[in-house]
Amino acid sequence: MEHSDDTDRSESREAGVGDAGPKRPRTTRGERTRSALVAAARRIFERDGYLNVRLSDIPAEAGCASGTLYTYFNGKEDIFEAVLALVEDDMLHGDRDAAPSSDPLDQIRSANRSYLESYQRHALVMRCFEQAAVSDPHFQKLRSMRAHRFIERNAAAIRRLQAEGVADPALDPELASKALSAMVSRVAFSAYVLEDPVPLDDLVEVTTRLWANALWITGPHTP
Amino acid sequence: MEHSDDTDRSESREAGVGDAGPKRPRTTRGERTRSALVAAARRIFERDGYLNVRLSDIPAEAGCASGTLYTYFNGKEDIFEAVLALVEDDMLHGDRDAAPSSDPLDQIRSANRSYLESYQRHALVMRCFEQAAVSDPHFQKLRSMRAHRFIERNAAAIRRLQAEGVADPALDPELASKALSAMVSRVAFSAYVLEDPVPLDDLVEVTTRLWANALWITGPHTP
Amino acid sequence: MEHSDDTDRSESREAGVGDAGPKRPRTTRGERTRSALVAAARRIFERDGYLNVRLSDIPAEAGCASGTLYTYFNGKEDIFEAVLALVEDDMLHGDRDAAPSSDPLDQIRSANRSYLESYQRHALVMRCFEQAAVSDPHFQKLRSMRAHRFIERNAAAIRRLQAEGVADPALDPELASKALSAMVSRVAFSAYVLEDPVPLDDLVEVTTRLWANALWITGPHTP
Amino acid sequence: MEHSDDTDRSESREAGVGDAGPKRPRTTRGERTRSALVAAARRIFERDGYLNVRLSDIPAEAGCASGTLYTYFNGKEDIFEAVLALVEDDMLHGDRDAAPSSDPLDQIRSANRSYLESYQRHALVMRCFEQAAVSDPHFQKLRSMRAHRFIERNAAAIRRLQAEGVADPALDPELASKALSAMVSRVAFSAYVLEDPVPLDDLVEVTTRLWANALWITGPHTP
DNA sequence: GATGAATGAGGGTTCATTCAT
DNA sequence: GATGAATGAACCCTCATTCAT
Repeated sequence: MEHSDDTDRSESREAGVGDAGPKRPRTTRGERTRSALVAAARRIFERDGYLNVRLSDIPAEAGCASGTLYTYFNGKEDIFEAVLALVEDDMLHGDRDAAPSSDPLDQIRSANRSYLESYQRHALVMRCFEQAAVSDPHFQKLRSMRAHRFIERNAAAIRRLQAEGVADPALDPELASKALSAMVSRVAFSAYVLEDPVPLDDLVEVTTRLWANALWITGPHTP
Repeated sequence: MEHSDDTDRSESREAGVGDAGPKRPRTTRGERTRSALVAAARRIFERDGYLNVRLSDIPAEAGCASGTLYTYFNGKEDIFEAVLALVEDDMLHGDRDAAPSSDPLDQIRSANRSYLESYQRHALVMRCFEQAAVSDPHFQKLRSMRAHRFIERNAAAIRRLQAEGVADPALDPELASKALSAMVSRVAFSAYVLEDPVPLDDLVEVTTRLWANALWITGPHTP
Repeated sequence: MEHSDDTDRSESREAGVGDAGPKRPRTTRGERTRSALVAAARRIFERDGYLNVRLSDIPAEAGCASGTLYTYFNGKEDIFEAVLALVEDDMLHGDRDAAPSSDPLDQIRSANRSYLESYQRHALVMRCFEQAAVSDPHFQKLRSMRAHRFIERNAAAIRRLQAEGVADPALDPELASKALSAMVSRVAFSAYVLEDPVPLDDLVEVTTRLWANALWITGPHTP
Repeated sequence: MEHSDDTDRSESREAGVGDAGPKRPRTTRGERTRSALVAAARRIFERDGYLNVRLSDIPAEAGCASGTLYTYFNGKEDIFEAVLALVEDDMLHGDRDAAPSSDPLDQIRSANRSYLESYQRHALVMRCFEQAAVSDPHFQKLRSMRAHRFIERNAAAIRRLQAEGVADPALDPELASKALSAMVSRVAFSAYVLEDPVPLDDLVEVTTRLWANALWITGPHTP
C-alpha cells in the first residue's frame, strides 16, 4: 500500500512546462552549473516557499549570474519541477528496505510508515508543492496524477483483499482508496507542514489502525 | 459528528487582520456600500481565486470608487475574511434541519452529508480559502483553528462511543478524529475544488462507511 | 534687541491662505468647535510634524467629524496658521516682564534670554514652522517677514549704538543685524529642535558675549 | 576656519540608507547609466525640490526605463545622497586654491569666502538638503554630522587663538564655534536659498568682521 | 452647524525576462 | 556558456476634499 504524492515522472523531467529555451547542458561546465542551480533552488524554495521566492535569488545562491537560470530553465515552474525530481528520487527509496510481509496489517503499516517518513524528510519541499498545486494548474494536475497513481495501487490492493474475503465487500475500492489515501497524506501535511507535531509512531499507528478497521482487516493477532 | 472548516467567529469578524482604519459603517448608506463590497468581493474572488484577484476589481464590481474599499477594509486579507464570514453564516445552517438520530451511523452520515453539501455549495470560496491558507499565515492559522473545533467535537463523540463500548477502544480519540476529519474534508476538497466529480451520495456513503468501520460501529441493524 | 520668528500678524489671521470657505464661527457652539480644532491641531502637529500630519487626525483628536475641519479652515496651511497665532500670543509675553536696562549688554542679554526661552517653550511648534517654511512658499514668506521685523529693530539698535560711538562703525547695521539675528535663531533651532542640548544659561551667555563683542560693546563691567 | 555642511564621506556613499539591492555597477555601461541617473537626479531635484520630485522623472530625464533607477538606488533618500556626494566633491575643492595666510583675519575671510562661494554654486542642492534634513531623520543626522565637523575644526582654531592671547578667553570655544558657524551657514542659506540677494563681497566682509570682532581679533594692522 | 461616506488621482516599487557583450 | 544591466508592465494604497443628509 502506498500513498499520494510520489511518482517517477521519468520522461516528463525535461519537457514539463513549455519547451521554448535550451534545456540540457551539453558540456561538463554546463552540467555543473545546472546542478548548482537546482541545489540552490531547493534551498531557496525551502527557505521562502514556492509563492515567495524571488527567482533571482536562485542564481545568486548558486553563485552565477541571473541570466544563467534561463539557460536551463524556463521559469519558476520549470526549475521547481527539477527540484521535485530531486526529491522524488529520494522518496522512492523509502519502500525498498521494507521487508515485504504477507500480513495485510503489516503491509499497511509499512506503507504508512514509509510514506510518513519520507514526507517528514521532505516537509519543506512538500510545503512548496502544496503552494504550487494551489496556485498553478500545472502543479495541481501533477499532484492529481501522483495521487491517482497511489490511489490506483491501493484500490487494486483493496480489490484483492475483498476477493480474498478479508475486506468489507460493500466498499467501492476506488473511492475507499481515494478517501483513505487522502487521510494519510493530509495527516502528514498537517503534522509536518503545518507543524502540528505528533510523534511519528503515533501517526503510523492511528492511520494504520483506522485504515485496517475501515477495511475490516483485523490482522493476524485478532482472530 | 461534524467536519473541519466551520465556525461562528461571531464578534471577531472585523478585528481579524489589521485594525488600522475605520471599519463598521455608521449609517445606512455605509451599510449598503459595505455589503455591496463584500458581495462583489465574493464574486471576484470566486472568479479569479484568492491569489490572482486585482483588488481594484472589487470596488469596480460593487459600483463604487476604488478608495471606498479602504473605508471598510484594510486590504485583501481583511475583505476576504468578510467573505468567509458570509459563507460561514450559510454553512452553519446545514446541520439544523437534520433530524437528530439516535443511531450513530445515521449521525455520522448526516454530519458527513451536511459537510459535503455545504462544501459543494461554497466550493469556489473554499478554493480561495485553501489558496489563502497556503500563502498567508493568518489564514493558515484560521484554518487550523476551525479544523480543531471540528476535531475536538468529533473526538468527544468518539470518546463517548468508546465509553459505550461501541467503538474500538484501542484508538486515540484525538488522533482518530484528526485523521478521519482530515479524510472527509480532503475528499470534499478533491471532489469540489479539484473537480474530480463523484456523486454526492457516493461520497457520503463511502466516507460514512469508512468512518463507521474505522471506529467499529456497524450500525443498529448489524448486531 | 529681539530676534527672528516672532510677530503679531494681527490682521492676517483670518485671511492668510485663500479665502474660499466660511471661516469665523457665528455661534457659541461654532466657537467651541473651532477652538477644539485648533487645540487638537496643535497637539497633532507637535506629535507628527508639519509634513507628516494626516489632516483627518485633527478633527478626530478634537472629537468631531472629519468634514467639520473645512467649516473653519481651508486646509493644512490654514489651520497651521491658526496654531501659529496661538503660539505667538504666548511668545509676545516673554519680553514684558524684563526690566528695561540702560546697559546695552543687559539689553542684549535680556533679549536673547527672552527669545531662547520662548523658543524652548514652543520648540515643537517651531519645528513644524521650519518644516512648513521649507516646503511651502507661503510659510517661507511668513518666516522671512517675521525675521525682517526682528532684523529691522535690531538694525536700528545697532545704528543707535554706532551713533553713540559704542559700536564698531565699520559694520553695515542691516547686514550685521541679519547675521547676528540669524546666529541666535539658529542656535535656538539647533538646541531645541535638533535636540543638541546646551544649558539655557550657557546659550544666553555665549550669544550675548558674541553679539556684544561683535559690536565692540564691552559692557559696564569692562572699563 | 571652515563652515558647516561640508565633508568627505569617502566610502560610505552607497551604504547610507538601506542596503537592499545591488548597488555599484560592474561594467562600463553600468557606470555610464549610474552617472546619467545621478546627473539627471541633480537636475530634477534642483528643478522640483527634494519634497516634490516625482521619482520617475529621474530615469525619464536620464533616458532609461523607470525600473533602472532601482538597479543602483533604493529610493529617494539613496539617490539624493549620491547627488550630495557629487556636490561635496566640488565643495571640497573650494578651499584648496586659497593661499594660507598667517593673518587670522585673512584666514577667517578666506574660509568665509570659500564657504559662501561654494554655497552659492550649489544653492539649489542646498535648498534640497535643507528640505531633506527637515523631513527625513537620516538627512537631519547627516547635516548635524557635517556641521559638527566644521564646528570642531573652528573650535580648535578658537582654542588656539585663545592660547596665543589673541582671542577673548571668556568664550567657550565649542559654543562660540557653534554659534559663529551657524551664523555663516544661515547667512548663506538666507542669501542663496531664500533669495534675499546681498553681494557676495558684502557677505564675506560682514561675516568676517563679526567673527573677528566677536573673538576680539582685530587683524594685524589694528594693534 | 455637523456629519462621515465617497471620491479618485497619483506614484513608488518589484522582478521575471531578455539580450548585447 | 555566462554575464548582469536594462526593461516596463502591473498594482496597491493614501488621504485631502466634497457634499448629501
